[in-house]
Amino acid sequence: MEGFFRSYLSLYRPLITKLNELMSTYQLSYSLWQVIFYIKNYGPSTLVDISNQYNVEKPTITRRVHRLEDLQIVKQIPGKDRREKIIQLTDLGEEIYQKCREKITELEHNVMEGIDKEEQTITFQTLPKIKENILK
Amino acid sequence: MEGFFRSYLSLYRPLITKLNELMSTYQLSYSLWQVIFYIKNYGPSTLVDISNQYNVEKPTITRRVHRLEDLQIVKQIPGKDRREKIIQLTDLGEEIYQKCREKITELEHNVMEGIDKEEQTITFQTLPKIKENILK
DNA sequence: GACAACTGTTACCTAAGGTAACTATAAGTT
DNA sequence: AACTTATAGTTACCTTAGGTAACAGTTGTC
Repeated sequence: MEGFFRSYLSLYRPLITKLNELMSTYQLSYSLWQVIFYIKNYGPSTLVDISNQYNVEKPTITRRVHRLEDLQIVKQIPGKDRREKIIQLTDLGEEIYQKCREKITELEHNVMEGIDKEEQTITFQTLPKIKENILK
Repeated sequence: MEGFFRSYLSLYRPLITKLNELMSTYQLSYSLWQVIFYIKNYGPSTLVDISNQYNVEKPTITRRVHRLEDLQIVKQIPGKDRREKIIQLTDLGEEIYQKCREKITELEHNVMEGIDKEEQTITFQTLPKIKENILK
């Protein structure tokens, strides 16, 4: 499938720009959103959990979490293991999650305008398969 | 299509990392490849042509072109309009284009392993439609 | 000829992430 | 118990990639 990477990558910048604009209301970016999303959907987590999920190094997540603490969106509580810090959403974090979730879902809906439901589903399912092929 | 952005974006880092590794042999990255690809496929071009194509600002392309000049992959010739500089591939640039093209095409083939031809095509065609929806 | 528009550059800034080295704690080994 | 290895998180420093504003030089228009 020659040209596939071009097709894939030319969407990236417009999309990430749009998402970052969308979340700038809350001083968030998509990279910060990933952390919020993770602890909302997988429960309070450690920094290592999160860095494994997104294939990024620990210092990257340390930084993201610190920014989210400054914004009072997450807080850290000690785990049983005294090395660990469990990261969880604050009440404000929960609120912001809901608001961003709505905005993102709305955009997810809008960008699919005029595209066959079947094609949407296939694209949605095919991308993770490609990811698996790259990572293995 | 809730969750689509997650599906899309989680492929990005593995892919771009792989591509950059692939091209590191020639001290290239995907962002530099985009310039090479453009002038190979659209002919010798100005900086403005290229920046329009990829939705990035002019200084970004100035930088990319300067790096490519250092690598002796492109050269600039004056256009009729004395403001313009026409950027074109050198002989070395042509060679490197061919080699990278082969490597990229091979990877494009490999990442599709086990994925239905029909699904590949639909994904390939759907992504640009989404891009159009975002940009309009 | 004056003013606007366009091409490309420079200087400065931000976002995002990586690597290496480190501290503190926990787990495994002898 | 003592020693060694592994793990969680942090810090300092570096790289990549891109944006904005301001500018010089050139061209087009009124």
